[in-house]
Amino acid sequence: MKKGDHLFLVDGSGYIFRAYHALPPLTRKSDGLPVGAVSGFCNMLWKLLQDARNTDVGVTPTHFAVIFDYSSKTFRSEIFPEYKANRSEPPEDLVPQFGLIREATRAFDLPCIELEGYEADDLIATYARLAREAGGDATIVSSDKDLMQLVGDAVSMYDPMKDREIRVPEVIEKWGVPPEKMIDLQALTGDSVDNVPGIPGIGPKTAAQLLEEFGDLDTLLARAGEIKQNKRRENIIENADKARISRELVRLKDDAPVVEGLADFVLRPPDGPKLIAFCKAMEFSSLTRRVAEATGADPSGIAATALEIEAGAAAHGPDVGAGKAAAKALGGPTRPDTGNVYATPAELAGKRAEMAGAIPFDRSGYETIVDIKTLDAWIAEAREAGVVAIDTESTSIDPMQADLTGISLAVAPGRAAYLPLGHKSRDGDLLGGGLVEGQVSLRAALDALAPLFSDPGVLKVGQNIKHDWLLLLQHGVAVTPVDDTMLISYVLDAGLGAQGLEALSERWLGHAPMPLKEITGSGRNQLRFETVEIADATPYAGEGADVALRLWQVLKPRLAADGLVSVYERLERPLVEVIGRMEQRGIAVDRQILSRLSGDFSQTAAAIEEEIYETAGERFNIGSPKQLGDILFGKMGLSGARKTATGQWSTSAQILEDLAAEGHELPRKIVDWRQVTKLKSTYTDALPGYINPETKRVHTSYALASTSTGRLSSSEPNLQNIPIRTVEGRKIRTAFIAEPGNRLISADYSQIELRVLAHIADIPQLRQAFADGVDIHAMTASEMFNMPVEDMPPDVRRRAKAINFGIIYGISAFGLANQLSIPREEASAYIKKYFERFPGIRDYMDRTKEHAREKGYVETIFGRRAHYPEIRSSNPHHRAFNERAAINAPIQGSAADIIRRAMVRMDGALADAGLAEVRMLLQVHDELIFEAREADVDKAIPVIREVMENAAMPAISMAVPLQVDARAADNWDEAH
DNA sequence: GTGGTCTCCTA
DNA sequence: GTAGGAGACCACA
Repeated sequence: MKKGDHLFLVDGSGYIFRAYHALPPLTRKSDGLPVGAVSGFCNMLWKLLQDARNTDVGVTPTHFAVIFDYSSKTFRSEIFPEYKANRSEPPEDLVPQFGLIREATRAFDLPCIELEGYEADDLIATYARLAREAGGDATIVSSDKDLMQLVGDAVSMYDPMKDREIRVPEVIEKWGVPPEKMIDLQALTGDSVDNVPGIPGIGPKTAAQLLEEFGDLDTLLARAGEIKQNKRRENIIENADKARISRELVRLKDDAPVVEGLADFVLRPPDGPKLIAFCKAMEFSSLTRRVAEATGADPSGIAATALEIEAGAAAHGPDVGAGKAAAKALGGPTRPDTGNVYATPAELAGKRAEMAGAIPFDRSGYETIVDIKTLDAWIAEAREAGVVAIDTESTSIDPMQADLTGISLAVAPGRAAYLPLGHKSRDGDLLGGGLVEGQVSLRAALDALAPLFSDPGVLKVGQNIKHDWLLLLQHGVAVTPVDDTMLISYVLDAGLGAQGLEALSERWLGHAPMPLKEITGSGRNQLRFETVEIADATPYAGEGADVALRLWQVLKPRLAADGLVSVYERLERPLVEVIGRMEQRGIAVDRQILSRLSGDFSQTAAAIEEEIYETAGERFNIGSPKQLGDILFGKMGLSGARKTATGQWSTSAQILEDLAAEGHELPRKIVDWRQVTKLKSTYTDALPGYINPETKRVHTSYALASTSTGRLSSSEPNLQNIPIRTVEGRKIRTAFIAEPGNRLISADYSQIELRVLAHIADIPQLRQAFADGVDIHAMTASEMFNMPVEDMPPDVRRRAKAINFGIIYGISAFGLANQLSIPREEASAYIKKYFERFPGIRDYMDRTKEHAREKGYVETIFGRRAHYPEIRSSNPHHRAFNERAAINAPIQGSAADIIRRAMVRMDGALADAGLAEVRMLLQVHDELIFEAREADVDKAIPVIREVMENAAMPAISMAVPLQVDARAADNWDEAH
């Protein structure tokens, strides 16, 4: 760049928001894709370029670039954690447009500039400085006051929406101060949008007046005592520090370490066909025509660009690089030479599914990486591709106590490699022999891979990536950003089949991957993976990564095609790391307490056993329902027997309780025996086996994609079913403890599902009751039985409570009758009465069933889908079951989504509050368990409550408040 | 050893 | 009536 050259810097991010709000909404005709901001942006750019090129009035750009924010995390958050903290999430229909606007920029053949850790404004400041220093001029296309500090002799601004130039006089006219004082002015006034504090009570007018009087901020703060107005003087003295911090927040950094130089910004003549291809994809007909006229290109021969619209959502998160890379790897618009002809996400997704099986699988084609040089070559290839599928092999299923055996990588279909790291010879002692020759050392390999695995510009794809994430974290390697084919499939197809690698591969690739058993064998002689020959391991491991990569290529575009990008981006992808950290933390369990309880239960059980044998007159296996049934209903001939599905006598607790109520001794004893033996075997005896020998804590595993509704599930051990209902059972909970000097905090949503129901079905009485904080079951009883809420008899309330729960479960007379032990006719009458009082509930149920029948799925308030393909079954039982599940899913699922949202935000909120050491450990559907230092507890509880109670916002503004009860104690029993 | 059944623990 | 996981037993391989 030289004297006389002129650089145009377009504030892309600023324009997006402005265009979105200022212009009428616009959607693409063929599929409803929101494109209003994209359209505004394209028209603005086009006009800008045309005006500049065609007129001799004004300035003509020689250099041109469009600048974007990378993400909201910048150095400013470090100076002031609350910076932009109150900024709400962008509107749902704007999110996909972020990526599209970047694509638009590229279609215009203009540089698309962004940089991690910097806002667009900083990059603009940097390039404006560079232009100035080179002797040229710069025009900033924006009207943002934050940029006005840059205006000067060589730098001006241009507001494209008002067609107005902003130079020094305009700044003075608008703000009362010259550009160089804008920083001080903003430091005083603050900015509520960005959460820059400033000084309370000082607006632009006062600030300008003060700066006029004192010259600059430092002088003002130093001589604040001279200010006459009492309130103002006190405010300034008191908040001087805030003003200083604010100054650092608003001061733009003009020395950002930018990659592209001004030479990269030289403006080229328009590439008509490229731009027309994009306009066609967006279905911008008039712009297509204008571009064609101006460039002389013939639009009829130009195919629409293929667009990876899901990259748009990614581009909004902390992983813009990955979004771009993803588009590249998918053969998207960053490689326009690959002959794209698919205009809509749906078309692209369809094409991908078609192509999935096109490249045959060749297990013998996978490479084994045996030296660092080869590994480096694969790493380079992964960087070039921008996306790499990974799969880890290890010595244990449990990532918390597994050693790495190997890692496989895939960068393109069929292009995969296996890096063996911990393979051992089979001979030697029981523990196996030493490491097999010809393996890269673990340390060297991880050192080489770590930068790739944490490169924000390279997306790491995996099937159930939380497992690999955690395993690698245990080996000191961070993996980010990630995509998970299992979770993508779950968002798309929950309820339509399994999300395992095998199932997905067969469903989408028509290929059955090699079963593990094929190389390890099975049974007594089964090999541990680390003793498998490397030559045998490579085809298996390489295939794992290859399959994951191909699945990703097929499934990812479907998110955009089905409108499920935000479900994945907000409720699934961020949870991988959140849950991974929870699993890694684990929870302390007191072995002694469990051991003592086990002894107690053991004695109780033995005593009851003897009594049972005596009463029964013989010894038998009490734990065998078959033998027990024979004793009770055969030998003793008790009445009231019922059969199970397979024709056996039922010995369920319900039956035994009924018999006990008739005065029979034995059934009571069986129930008691079952209780203690259950507690002993499932809890006191099993839990100690899960205590990790290294961490001395229990690390459960949460499945993110195993339920049809969006709930998590917990296993090995299941910490979501720790007893609470009985006195004896609760004792188990006292064994879950905080470390010394710490406490457990339990925070649980009160009646979240009924609140969700009140919101979804919009029931006035329920809304009122929750707003007033009255007893919801008593209120229901009052409505149904025409009794005052005050002094509601417990039994009447109990019935209402059962009905409320029944509603959530998709009520049936049969079920309610069972629950309340009343005749089915009576239950039917209750339900009828309930629907009379709450007709909105019946409407909701009918509506939901109808929706499920029509579309095959139902949705939560956040758009998560649960599929019920069998709701049209001709089997009435089957059908009714699916209907109840479909009625329940939006309620249970919305509640699950809410707590997911809370969990995604929790760690950040705690860190922002200076509570980074408060650790979220467990989730039990409507409850979160934390561990915190005693000193942090009182500060943590309000933060936790705040995050949980506001978790639905801003996506959904609930019609009823969410209420969270939280408490801290030394153990889980007392905390709950 | 594996898988189905029954039972019971949670929200 | 919804959603889960797990232990014990038992028949089958």
